[in-house]
Amino acid sequence: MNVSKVLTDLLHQALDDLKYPDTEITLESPPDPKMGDRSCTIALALAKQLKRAPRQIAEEIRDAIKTDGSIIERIEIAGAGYLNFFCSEEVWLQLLQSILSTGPDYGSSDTGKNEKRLFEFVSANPTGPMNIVSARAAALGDSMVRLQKKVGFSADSEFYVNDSGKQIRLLGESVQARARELQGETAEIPDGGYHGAYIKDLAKRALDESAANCLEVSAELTGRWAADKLREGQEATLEEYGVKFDRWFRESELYTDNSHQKTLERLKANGHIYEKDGALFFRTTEFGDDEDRVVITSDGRPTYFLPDIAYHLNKAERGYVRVFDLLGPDHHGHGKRMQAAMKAAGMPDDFLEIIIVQQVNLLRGGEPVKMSKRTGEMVTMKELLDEVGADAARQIFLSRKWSSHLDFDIESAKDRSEKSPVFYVQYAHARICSIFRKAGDRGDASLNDLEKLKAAEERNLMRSLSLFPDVVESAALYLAPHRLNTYLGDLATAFHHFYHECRVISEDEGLTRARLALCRAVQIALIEGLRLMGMTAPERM
RNA sequence: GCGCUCGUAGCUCAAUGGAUAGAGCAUCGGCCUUCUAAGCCGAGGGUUCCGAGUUCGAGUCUCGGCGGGCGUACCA
Repeated sequence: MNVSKVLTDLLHQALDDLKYPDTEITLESPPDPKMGDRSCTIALALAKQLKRAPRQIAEEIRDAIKTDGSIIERIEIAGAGYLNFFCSEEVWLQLLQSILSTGPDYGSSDTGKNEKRLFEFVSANPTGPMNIVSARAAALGDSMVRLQKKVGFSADSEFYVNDSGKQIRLLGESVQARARELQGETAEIPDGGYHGAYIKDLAKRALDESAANCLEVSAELTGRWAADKLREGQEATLEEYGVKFDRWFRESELYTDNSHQKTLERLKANGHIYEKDGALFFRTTEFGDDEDRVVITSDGRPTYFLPDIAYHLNKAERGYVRVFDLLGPDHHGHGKRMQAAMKAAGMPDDFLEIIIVQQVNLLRGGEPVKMSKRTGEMVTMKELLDEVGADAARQIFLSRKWSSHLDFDIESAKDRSEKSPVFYVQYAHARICSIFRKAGDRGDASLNDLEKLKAAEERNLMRSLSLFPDVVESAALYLAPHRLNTYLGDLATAFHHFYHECRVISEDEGLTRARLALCRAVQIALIEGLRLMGMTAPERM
């Protein structure tokens, strides 16, 4: 059952009866529960079109709504013309029944109509360990995909592996240089090469696994080998974090079937390519870029841009209707150019959406964290997860919208005292589990005595539960997992109030069963909400 | 210089163009013999950076400033 949908349907019917234009209706949760269970601003929106006073319109809509009192107890008109709905007892009972019977599917919908969508995120270069920005992007992208699926999109996740080009050769040269050093020779890391201590580890492995062979093959080959090892490490770290990509798409795949050449031909045919100083330029300025960009260098090599365009067109060929790229703030120029490229290739305007995930400031006890000597990174994603745990990291990353800069304090992420809000939602779940353990045989949550749930805390809890589908829907459609996080905090607060005021296990058998049913419903919403954030729901804490 | 982005309580952050701008932390004061105190209750704390504009209504949209961050490669 979806309370908002029931009310929206009634509103549409009323608008139709009144011969008002059938505008989109969205319901809100009023700022104060005293104002009702849902509110609607449709009268305010219609006032301009109809050239009439909003309160008058609101009154007509109220009178036109058909209800025998089984759903709506009453409708109030407030303020400038808000329609405030107060639900009947009957609705709450139905709601609890439906949550218990649908279980984890509560909040699911078919809004997405199975539209194919692809989310590309992390896509860290396979030339070193991932950092904290990747951790943020991984948490966000993964949760977005989970939410998309929840509301009926056919959504996939993908990691693009830049396993070709100059950087791979440099990686190979760096590893070979360290390998030579290990064998007692003197060697230098090339200009622009990689200096982290992990290069030495790779050199050791290369020598162990292939004897001195790695020094005889080309730097490219060694680079590719090293990139593959690093990529495996990235995959392992991400899996530890609970993020499993549907596909790892290698840039090199594009070269084997000449996709980049075909893409170049396509752009040429559309007249967007010209030659200058021996290089091929893509006229991105026609699409709002500051200057035209090179796609083939004067010595004949494609820049990263061309295969990346080919990659995005490949996404379309695989049937994706909309694709989303999560990029770091240092790549926002790239996102713009890619959108220009998609336009030039004739893709619809809304095909590619760029999401710029803002940077993370890593702190420890309020002080900025210094550079790690070992890896050349601030702190690697793996080190971060090992220290604070996946659940805490995800909770923090999903507590803010992606467009805001984020301070991540390692100490407060680990804090388990009342000072830290990190484990607040999980704690509510653990408490529910504890109640069920205590209840033992009496744990058969029953629907027969639901009408006994009359306390304000109980009503508030049911009202909060009824908002779950609304929040899931908006978090999915607005690509805003942090809304789910905020909501789960509110739901947990409502539960903690209830827990404090209403003793679940008592002498009153009927009331006990009813309250156990309410606990079960909250548990279902908490588990599903945490799952959508990629977090676990521990039974004990 | 140009482009993108952010600016909300002392701090970290919320708030579909809607009602009295909300949480946590910090500060101050209460609650453990009871299903987990990782919890609950209460108090104080605001010119939403500044200035115009659009609107019935602006923290939110537009323009102009100011301040922070990030870009501005024949790197990826």
